[in-house]
Parts: sequence; C-alpha cells; structure tokens
Amino acid sequence: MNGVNGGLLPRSFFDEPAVEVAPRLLGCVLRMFSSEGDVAVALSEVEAYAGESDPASHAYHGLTQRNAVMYGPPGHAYVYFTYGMHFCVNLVCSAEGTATAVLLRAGAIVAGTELARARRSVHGDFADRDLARGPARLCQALGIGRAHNGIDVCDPVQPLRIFAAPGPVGAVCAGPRVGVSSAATVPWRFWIEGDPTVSPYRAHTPRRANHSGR
DNA sequence: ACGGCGATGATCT
DNA sequence: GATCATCGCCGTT
Repeated sequence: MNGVNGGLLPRSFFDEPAVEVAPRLLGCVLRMFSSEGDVAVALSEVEAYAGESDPASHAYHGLTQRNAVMYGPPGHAYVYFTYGMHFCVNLVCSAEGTATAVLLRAGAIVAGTELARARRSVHGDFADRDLARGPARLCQALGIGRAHNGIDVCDPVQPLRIFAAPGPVGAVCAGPRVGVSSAATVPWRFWIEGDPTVSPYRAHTPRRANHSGR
C-alpha cells in the first residue's frame, strides 16, 4: 500500500521536478521517530526550488559541499543551517544529478503535540497552530538538525519518514515564495486554502550593511 | 496588523 | 565581507 492512505511514500513519488511534487506533498505527514517520543506534522505549506536554473535555489551556482545532497537521489532530506541559528528542511526531487527540491515551510502537528511544545517553548509560548508554522519552527518541533541532512525519508529504517495523506486534502493555492531575494514573483509556493497553520506571507527585505566599523 | 531590527554563524566570492 | 529559503520582540498605527 505504498503511497496511499497513510503509507510510506515510495521513492518514485519524488522522481519528478520539484514544481510537480510540491503541491502533492500537501497533506502528507512527516514523522520523526525518537526515544523521547514521536512528533508528526501534516504539511500545509511548501515551496519548490528548481535547481541550477532557479536564481533562488541554493544550487543556482552549481555543486558545493553544502548543497551536495540536492544532487543525490530523490527522497532524501536536505537540511541546511541559516541566519546563524535556524535549520530548514527540503525533500530532494528529480533524478540523481539534478538538484531540485521542495522546502517544507509549515504544517499542523498531528502527533506528539506535548513534545513539540516542549522543544519550541525554549523560544516562547505558542498556540498549537504556531508550533510548526514556518520552516525553522517546523524543524524545531520535529527536532531536525545537522544530523538529519541526507536522511532517506523513504526508508522504513530511518528516524525521519514521510507518509501519504491519510485522507482528503483541501483546495491548493499557489503564490510567490517567501523571503527570496531573486525570482521573487514565480508562483512556486503552495499551501492549503484556509489552513490556520500556513505561515504569513513576507517579501524579502534587504538589510542595510553595518558600516560603523566598531 | 504591520514594520523595523538584532541575534548569530556558515557559506561562498 | 556580504549575504542569508528566519524568528521573536518591540514599537507604532
């Protein structure tokens, strides 16, 4: 029963360009199995990144040490560290050698709410719907970090896995991606209409350099 | 509701 | 040395 009604997604699910895979990931459930307990998130918001042809992609300038996982086989997690404090997670799409991926931006906690709240409470007090509302928050709630970069989410032995949506999914909307400084108008962000866990839209805001010299 | 800004460090040119 | 696929806090409408 791979890929249907809550079963583990097969690798073939990811063996297509990210722009096609992204909307199909909505409603799917990403689950972290750990000794502390499990946390599961039903995805409500994702973004597609098209690789070397996409100015907003980490792979735009070609293969580097950081983005190497994106060039690998589909169905693996590309985890990166940014702004000196946050992790974000992508799922790699397309055949090996092609660097497309889907950024997981937000979701609803469907299991392990208490553990997710405990992990997030370090940074404040939150309503349930905010626990995985945003790509770095989603990683915090699930406990995703450096150690999970490259993990095969289609492998039943791994601690991080992804499952098909257990039931019907709401209407899908599309719009521009959040916080990107180039290709800012391409409608490659997908979300479930009306879902309260979808993160607020925010355009890229350039930062003024510090010239104080102190 | 919305806008500005600091935190904090890896990555790449 | 600049940039960054962010977040939380604080201030103003």
